[in-house]
Amino acid sequence: MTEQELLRREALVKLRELGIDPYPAPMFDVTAFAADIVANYQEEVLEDGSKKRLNCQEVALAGRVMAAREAGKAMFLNLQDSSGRIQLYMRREEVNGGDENSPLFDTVVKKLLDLGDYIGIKGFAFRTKTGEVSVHVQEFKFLSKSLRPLPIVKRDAEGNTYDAFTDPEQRYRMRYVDLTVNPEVREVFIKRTKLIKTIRQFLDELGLLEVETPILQPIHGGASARPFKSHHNTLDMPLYMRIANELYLKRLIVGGFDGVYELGKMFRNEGMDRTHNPEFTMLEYYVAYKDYFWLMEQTERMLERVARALHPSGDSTVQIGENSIQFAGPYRRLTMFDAIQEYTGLNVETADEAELRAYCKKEHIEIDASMGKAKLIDEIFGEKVEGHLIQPTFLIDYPVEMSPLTKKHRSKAGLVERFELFVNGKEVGNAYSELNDPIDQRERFEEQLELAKRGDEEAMALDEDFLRALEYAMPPTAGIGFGIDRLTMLFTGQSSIQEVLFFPQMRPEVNPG
RNA sequence: GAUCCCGUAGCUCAGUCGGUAGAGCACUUGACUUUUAAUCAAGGAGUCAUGGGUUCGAGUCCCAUCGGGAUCACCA
Repeated sequence: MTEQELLRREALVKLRELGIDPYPAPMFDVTAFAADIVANYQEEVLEDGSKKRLNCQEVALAGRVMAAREAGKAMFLNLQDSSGRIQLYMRREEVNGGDENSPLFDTVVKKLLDLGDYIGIKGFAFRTKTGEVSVHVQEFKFLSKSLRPLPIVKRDAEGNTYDAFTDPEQRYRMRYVDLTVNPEVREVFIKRTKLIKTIRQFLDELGLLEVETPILQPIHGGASARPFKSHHNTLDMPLYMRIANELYLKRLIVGGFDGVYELGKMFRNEGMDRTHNPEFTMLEYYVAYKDYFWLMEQTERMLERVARALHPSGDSTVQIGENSIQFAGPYRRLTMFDAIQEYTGLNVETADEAELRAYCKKEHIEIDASMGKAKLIDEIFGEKVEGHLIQPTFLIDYPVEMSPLTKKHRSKAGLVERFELFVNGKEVGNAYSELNDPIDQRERFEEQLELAKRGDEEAMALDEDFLRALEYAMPPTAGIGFGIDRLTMLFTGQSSIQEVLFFPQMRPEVNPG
């Protein structure tokens, strides 16, 4: 244990010797919050120049002590609660209750109270000589003693920060410390919650039913990715953590719900980087009798609403680096072929596989022999186009080979009715008119099985029960999925997924402590 | 999985050519009854990520391992 930790444990013992419980059981009745007092405190200046305090004259606050400035027989503390910080003012004679020999001020407050301790106080608001709204403490009690020193982050009047707690490893491993000392981190997560709430409200208003589907699945379907594998002991069978919930949600459409959505975690056993965490949050929703054009309109409405909900002034634009992104629709609609034509001059519709291979070689795009034309087009798009799509853009009409669950295009042979939404050069959503022809769907699954045989670990497994469901008939349906973490990154200006997950996946610590 | 960078006090960081480990904040002791990055005086605090190696001598050079970050690959 460090010197500072030992001192805090000694303080714990001394508090108990003085009859003070550092971890009391009774609830503390909080009646006020720091930010509200700072914002609402009022006083008036009387004719004789003295001040009359008008409100906040009996307040009880609870929070963490984040700074302490001793000034002889007085003391200033900064108390931080969930709303923010407020200064506390304590005086020796009051804390001691008029008893000259009381240890309360000189020992308990000045020596045994440490930064990071939770305390509860009662007192009245006032404004100090220097103009800061503060609380004059009349009573205080320990609520919980902190045994470890917090990183001390200081800010001066100009807003400069000193000794910020910045080490990403420590911030992610000890998010509780990060949240305590870095208020801007709190704000990101509050925005995340607001984003999810706004989306949920939007979907509820559309009349969709929020549902839950299995996370442990006997067959992992609905996406191309490697799953986490587990095992059920009683059933003695393998179970997979879901990589998608698409096939279950469509079964519910078969069952007669007109619209369903699920917000939940997906799990993919793949690489991790600044945009991938092994578990991540997806929104998927499916609506009967609609198509992908309808989904484009809903997406424009939903994201505009989210942008306005998160923006301090209710604006629909979001500033990301140098780009001001406009979330009010309509968004640009661009076919995948037109997009490639526009950014490369290449006509992928007329080009044959050999020409595409030659282009990739010329442009140093990594490809391998197993890639067919559709995959080559996807690679070219990823390398040459994706990064240019800054303003929200619907990229529409994909080659059928890449989309085994998507309905064939109503008029364009070889394509499917699918779009992906790109914002700030990254994909944030994927949608299509769902394939509901059970015979076509079986053929698509069989093509996936061929890919699996050729060694594609991410090829989709054939799901007989899902096919049976489609054979009972699924109405024409439109479905869409959004990566909630990535949307959050977009709307909070974060470039790392770890900044929008409270507890991003980390390798285990060797010696925690 | 590959490459590069990083790991020194509770926090943020210096540490020269290889020669006894440094600063600010935090902490301890003292002064101060309206301070606010409080101030002033004095003091304590380190397995230099871990393990090897080179060397008379390693925080510093070399190798390996662990952890983190960035870039790439795969994906959302």
